[in-house]
Amino acid sequence: MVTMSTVQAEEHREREMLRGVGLRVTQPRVAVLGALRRHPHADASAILGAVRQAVPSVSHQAVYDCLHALTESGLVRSIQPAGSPARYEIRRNDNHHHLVCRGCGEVVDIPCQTGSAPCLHTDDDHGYAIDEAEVYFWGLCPACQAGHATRPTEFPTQSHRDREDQK
Amino acid sequence: MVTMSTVQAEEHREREMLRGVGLRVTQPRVAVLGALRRHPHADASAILGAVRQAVPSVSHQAVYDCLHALTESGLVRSIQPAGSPARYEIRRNDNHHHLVCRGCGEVVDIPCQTGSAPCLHTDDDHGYAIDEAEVYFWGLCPACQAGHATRPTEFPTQSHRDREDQK
DNA sequence: CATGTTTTCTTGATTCATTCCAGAAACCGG
DNA sequence: CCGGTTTCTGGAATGAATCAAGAAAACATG
Repeated sequence: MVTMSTVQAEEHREREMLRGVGLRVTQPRVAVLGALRRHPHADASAILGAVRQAVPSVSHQAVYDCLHALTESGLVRSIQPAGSPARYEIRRNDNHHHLVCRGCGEVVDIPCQTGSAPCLHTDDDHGYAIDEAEVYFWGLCPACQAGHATRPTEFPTQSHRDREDQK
Repeated sequence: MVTMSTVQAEEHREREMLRGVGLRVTQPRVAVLGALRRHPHADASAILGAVRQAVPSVSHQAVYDCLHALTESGLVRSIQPAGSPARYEIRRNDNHHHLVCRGCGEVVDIPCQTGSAPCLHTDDDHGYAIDEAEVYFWGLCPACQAGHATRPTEFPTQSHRDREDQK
């Protein structure tokens, strides 16, 4: 039996994932999955950059197409925190949520306390068929608390959530 | 004592709100607040349309400027459900959440079950100073369940709806 | 209620993320 | 290894939002 490098093994798994959901196995798709494995929560342009290390000729459109195909197939999950371009991560079916830094935009995963979707309930669903409760926690990361914000400070939105008048 | 029409009374209250947070009282700002009172969850272009009924000459930039000033002062809250342009509502400090229809993009308010912000907790805050937990419920509204979706379905890329805002 | 300072609004151009389009290339079942 | 599909390339287009410079409006003051 021939030994396999981890890189090879991971790429192999990514091909499997694609086949598993009935998607054709193409260089860009494998590269996009690889980029997402190494850079969770990356946005389209970061992914494009990462993919081009492996395949310098990919077009930005190919990346968008891949991301759409992957998202639709359920392999990838996209999140869009207010004020940020869409970000992507490989879907693990643990229904976790996200914590976003208002200063630098960094995103970290927050496990769902209440188990599986839709993890939150309402008394009045207005007749809707609700299938998901998506949660964004907002705050300041340690670096930004220390005054090292790396962008204009504050997101365009939600900068002034309920203040002292709350409660 | 002179009687006041409801319209006048509401406009008066809006002027008060502006003064209350130290903002200059301008026609566009009063009109934007009025539009938001009548059309909660409207996006910038719907608001522009509504404002122009009262003040036909306002620029779209003025609307953006107003929305920013109002948001920063805390009078207005903005939300950005994935795939939708930013939407706005007059801030009531009840820390409520939103339910968004995947079919037509309609947004309805969902009172917070757990009281006041940040209404949800995490065991591991990763060192962040968390101040808010923003929740989006996703589902299908009654009309869209019945097959009357008014946008492409799938991933929400609703561009310009709310044309009926004219009225 | 006239004035000057400051803020806000108008106009027009610009950026950024994303999508649309038409042909060329790549995938994969047979 | 061939043919039919799907996907990718390259380039243009769209929509939401922002930037910039000067004109207009708000309002504190005299």
